Amino acid sequence: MDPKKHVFHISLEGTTLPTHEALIPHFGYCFMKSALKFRKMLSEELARLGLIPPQMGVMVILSDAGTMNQIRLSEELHIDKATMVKLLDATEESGFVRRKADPNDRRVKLVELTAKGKALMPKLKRAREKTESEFMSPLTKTELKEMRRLITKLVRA
Amino acid sequence: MDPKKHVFHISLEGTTLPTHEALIPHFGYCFMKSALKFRKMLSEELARLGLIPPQMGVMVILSDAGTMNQIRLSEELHIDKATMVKLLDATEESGFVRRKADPNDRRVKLVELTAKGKALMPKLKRAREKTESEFMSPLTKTELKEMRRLITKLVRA
DNA sequence: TATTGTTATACTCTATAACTATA
DNA sequence: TATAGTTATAGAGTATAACAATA
Repeated sequence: MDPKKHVFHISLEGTTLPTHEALIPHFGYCFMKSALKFRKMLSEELARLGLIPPQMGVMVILSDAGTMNQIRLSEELHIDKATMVKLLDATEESGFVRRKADPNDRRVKLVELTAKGKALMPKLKRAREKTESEFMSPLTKTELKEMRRLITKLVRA
Repeated sequence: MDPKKHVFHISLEGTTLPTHEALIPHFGYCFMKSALKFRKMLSEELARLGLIPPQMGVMVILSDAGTMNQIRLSEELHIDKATMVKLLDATEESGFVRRKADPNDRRVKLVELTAKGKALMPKLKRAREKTESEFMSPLTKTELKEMRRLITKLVRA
């Protein structure tokens, strides 16, 4: 029996709600619930700047790399290439990035930040930092540092 | 302009993949990526027992509460009542829970674990603990305890 | 033949609203 | 009128495959 026949991803979106006591020891549930809460908070911040979280991901990578083709961009962010096309369409339409031809390979389009995109980067950083510190506000400064360290360790592993 | 016109939730599912260096300082990205990795690992464990994560949530709460109506169950898990219907249909079909009439209010259906459902609980617990320890394996014992404590603190806030 | 970027499509999942039967 | 549970449906998002252009 496929357990997914009737049922599906449960969103937990909108999640500032209390957690049932019996689920508090469930690390994964609490972890996911917290992560979704963070994403919701960040989405709300970014919406004011006219974009959604994965668009920020693209821009951060371009800001680091300068220029990148769509396939590599998809790989870096683990987004499939068809979704990346739509993501870039939207981001280009907003004027934050542009596609240009690769002189060495006419199949390839190189993506880069526009001046408007570059100008947005500091605002993106502030939006993210604001969200992070709001989200982490129940923790002490030491705990916050420790949390960052542990997450980094997990994600690097 | 609605930034969601073209683009959508990006899944990051399947995420044992490396993280771009520029995104490592992005706490939320790493947090979400880790959480999705955990969910994927748990889903794979639970699939062998014939269920998906939110079904485990229902069963854990019923195991704690004994009996609960569908509306309260939806509230506890922050799943809307229509989705809960389908979730319970699947879980009942698998024989882990049953619905019975509430003698005091003929609109209400009380949900409870069956004997088969009760018998599954220890296996669910083992599946979860196995996933947790695998997921946390890059951390030391002390770090693991600290991680649990910090997540609990965040989710309780 | 293989790859880049694009489009089309089918499928999964969610959210809303409407419905029924009770209260 | 309001609530519990159900059903129907439209919309949001994802994954696949097929396609044109180029290598």
